[in-house]
Amino acid sequence: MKDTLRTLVADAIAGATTAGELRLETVPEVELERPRDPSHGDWATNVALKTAKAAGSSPRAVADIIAARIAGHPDVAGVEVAGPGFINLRLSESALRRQVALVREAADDWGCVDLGHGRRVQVEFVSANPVGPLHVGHGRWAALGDSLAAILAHAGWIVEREFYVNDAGVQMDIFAKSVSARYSELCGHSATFEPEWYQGAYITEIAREIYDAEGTCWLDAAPQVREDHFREKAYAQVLAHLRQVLHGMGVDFDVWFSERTLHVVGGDGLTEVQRAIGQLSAQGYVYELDGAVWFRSTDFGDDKDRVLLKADGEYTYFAADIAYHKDKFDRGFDRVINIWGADHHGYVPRMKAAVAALGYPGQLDVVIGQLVTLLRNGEVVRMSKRTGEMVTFEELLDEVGADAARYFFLRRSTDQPLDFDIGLAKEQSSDNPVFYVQYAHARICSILRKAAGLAPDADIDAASAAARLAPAGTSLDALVDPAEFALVRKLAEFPEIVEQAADLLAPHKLPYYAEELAGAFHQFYTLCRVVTDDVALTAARIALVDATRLTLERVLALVGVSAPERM
RNA sequence: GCGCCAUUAGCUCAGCGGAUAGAGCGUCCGGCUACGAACCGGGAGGUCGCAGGUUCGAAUCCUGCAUGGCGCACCA
Repeated sequence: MKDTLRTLVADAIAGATTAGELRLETVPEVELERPRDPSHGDWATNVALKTAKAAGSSPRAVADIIAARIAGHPDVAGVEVAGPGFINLRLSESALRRQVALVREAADDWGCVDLGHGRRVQVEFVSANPVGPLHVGHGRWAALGDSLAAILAHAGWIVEREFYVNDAGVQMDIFAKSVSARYSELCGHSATFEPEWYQGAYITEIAREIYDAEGTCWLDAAPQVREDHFREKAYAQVLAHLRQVLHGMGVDFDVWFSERTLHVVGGDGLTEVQRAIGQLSAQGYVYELDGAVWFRSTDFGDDKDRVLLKADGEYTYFAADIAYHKDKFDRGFDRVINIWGADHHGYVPRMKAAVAALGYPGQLDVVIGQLVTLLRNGEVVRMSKRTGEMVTFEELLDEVGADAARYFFLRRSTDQPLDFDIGLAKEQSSDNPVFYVQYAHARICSILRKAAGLAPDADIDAASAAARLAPAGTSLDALVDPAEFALVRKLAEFPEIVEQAADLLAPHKLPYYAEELAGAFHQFYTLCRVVTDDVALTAARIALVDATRLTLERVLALVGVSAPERM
């Protein structure tokens, strides 16, 4: 609809230019926007303001000329020049009614836009160290990444979700030592426990699982053998647990990428890390200084150069991360999106520098999510794996439920810090906005049950019931009420919302839209009865209600929240 | 010291170059003898942190300042 109008305005300008009414060298880009004030119509354009100077005329005069050529089009009920020279367009009732049919025709594809043109994008998120439970912040990244992936898929991208498993590095060894020490204690032996080791109760739980399954047989094993065993056992348990918790909130990854594989020697005698550094080196971005090997990231806008290979012969985490990103692009992604917490934002310039040096400038986006502060009854809860004084994401999920948790996380813009008060989230669960939206969906299902003559508690296949009650081609001429058209207008916004959310990598647009849509529906519901003796009106309203149901279902799917038939 | 993010109604936040700045919560008033009141309608409530600048037009862009959060490793 927006494109139709854009063309309409552009044609009007072209026509006026040809007829000599306007003197313009080129036809400008027509920007259409939705006026804040609905009394200004459905759409407004500022082309006249933009082109008045070039046309050597006043904005209002230009606007008058363009407006005169638009008036009379069947999709346009009104066109007026307002303010300093805006052209306001009002859609005709027939154009609005047609929108209802378009929604139902599109069904699950409703709201799809084509920003991606079938290109491949990878979204990497959560990527928590596999040495303990997820904390609440991870929940935010999980909700964010999964929704962003869904949005991009709806916007024409081919999407993969990936979890980068940091299973190499010293934190794994500390993890192993921690579990091993707790194991000794379970066997009745005393064990030294260094303060920097992981002290959470979950460490003991992992040790207990090993103890229960394998007994005391590891007490006398050689230290290195024993540590290796505990590391791998504990790692496998944590990873399985991460998978399970994330799956429990509806987040499933296509790829779990192990950092270790980057350090495996290949057929050419080199690891992926070495090959990546080799490539940078061949391009002249690598040098030696003070016994270390450096990447000249300052060539790509970083503040300072960064070490790849330390003087002690170990590769830095950054070196592995470069290899990892090279691997991503080697897998053929046109674009890579990483979701990181704000505590890692200082890492962005060097990573972008590396990706640019590898030959993929501008193809990496990093979404920085501001941190989550966990509160309990107004008191800040410190979160630390080391001290173990934490509320895990799993506990939060159990307390507030996956729907509320995801919605709560997503509703705030990513660059806004989030205070998550556990007590509040639980107390408010009944007037959490997620219920307002879900309630609209449940109400629609209830209407369809009523219209289909089913009992209030009967199960219903809403889509097929609606298709039976108001088949495609049902006349919508009975729709005349302002509340009906207000709802239609809100429905029509959906593709624009998807486009914005995908373009700005801003999933929070969706919950806000969902609430507006639910609001428009609740108003309609209050003013217009759907199931009446008037057969034509009932059918038309069923069609409208069904289009609303479809749209709510789509939005909620993109948010990752269920659309219940009853609640 | 340098950098990133924020600062909008009593509270929590949308809006990010357009026309009289919005929503939810809270508060005050009102609405169920028909499809779910987990709903709807109305009122009160704001120098968009401060000061300059850019332009037809600024909460939105630029500069400086203030306040708060997060960073600034040959850690991962």
